[in-house]
Amino acid sequence: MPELPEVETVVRGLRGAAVGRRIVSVRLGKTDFMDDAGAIEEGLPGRRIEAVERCGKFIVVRLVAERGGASAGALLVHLGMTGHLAAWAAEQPERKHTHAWFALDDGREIRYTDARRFGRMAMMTEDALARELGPLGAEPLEVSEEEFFLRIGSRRARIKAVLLDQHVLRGVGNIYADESLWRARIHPERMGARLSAKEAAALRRALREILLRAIELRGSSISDYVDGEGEPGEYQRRHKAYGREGKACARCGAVIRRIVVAGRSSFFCPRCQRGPRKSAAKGLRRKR
DNA sequence: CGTTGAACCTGTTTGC
DNA sequence: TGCAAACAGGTTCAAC
Repeated sequence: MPELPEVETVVRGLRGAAVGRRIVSVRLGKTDFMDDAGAIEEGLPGRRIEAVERCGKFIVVRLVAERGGASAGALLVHLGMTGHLAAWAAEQPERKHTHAWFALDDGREIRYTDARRFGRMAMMTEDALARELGPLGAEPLEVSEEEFFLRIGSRRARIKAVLLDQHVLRGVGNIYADESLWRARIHPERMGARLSAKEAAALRRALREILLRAIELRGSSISDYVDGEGEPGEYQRRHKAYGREGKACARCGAVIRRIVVAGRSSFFCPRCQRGPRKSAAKGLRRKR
């Protein structure tokens, strides 16, 4: 479930419930997805939640010492494929695969749920946080047209792989990569560095519009997951390419196809999104 | 550098 | 109906 819009939805929900609250106690279940479970048990109780931020697909829960003192680092959370983080009333029934409970000073508790445990959770100092987040690429919603073009062209790989590379852009995953490529009419196997400035501009705009709309609709929870506020994301109904193999393209009526690019299912319209032109073999570039 | 496939773990969907 | 295979929103690592 979690790409940029889904993580943003989780962050907004958590921010409303948790900022300003003090963490009273911590209880942990399975901990194999945590860098250091002991550090979480020691580092959270008594700390106040100062802010909840998103950086790409990461969630940063900033902490301060009890009496409004100095920064006490942050809890870094990545939701992986099936992770979820939200505040619940203590009497709310528990969902399966809940692995962490953080009791707050208002009686509610933040719970982390993750069936597959591909997620990650770790206590971070400011330095560790910088080392972790520093290498990430640009935020898709903030990157300029110029920087986007440069970044897309900086890699010698297919555009689908480039979009998924968190060191180029942060936050784009398989669904929104396919959706933006469909919207911009770009084939996923085109080489990123071969896109024209005009195509790159169209892709950036498509990605931006799709992400903003998905955030408005609270993401694309494909499963029947319901968040702490009781509302499922609705964007999945808007998907034009992702998951639509064999169905008609909403734009031209051709049949949507599924191929594997960069090891991931990739859905596209073979008519709207033209394939890459096969380049001549390298050795033949210059005959003799 | 880039690509591919496997691995991590569990649940759901699809196919015979 | 039952069971097994295929597949899943992410990331990382080895091997080529």
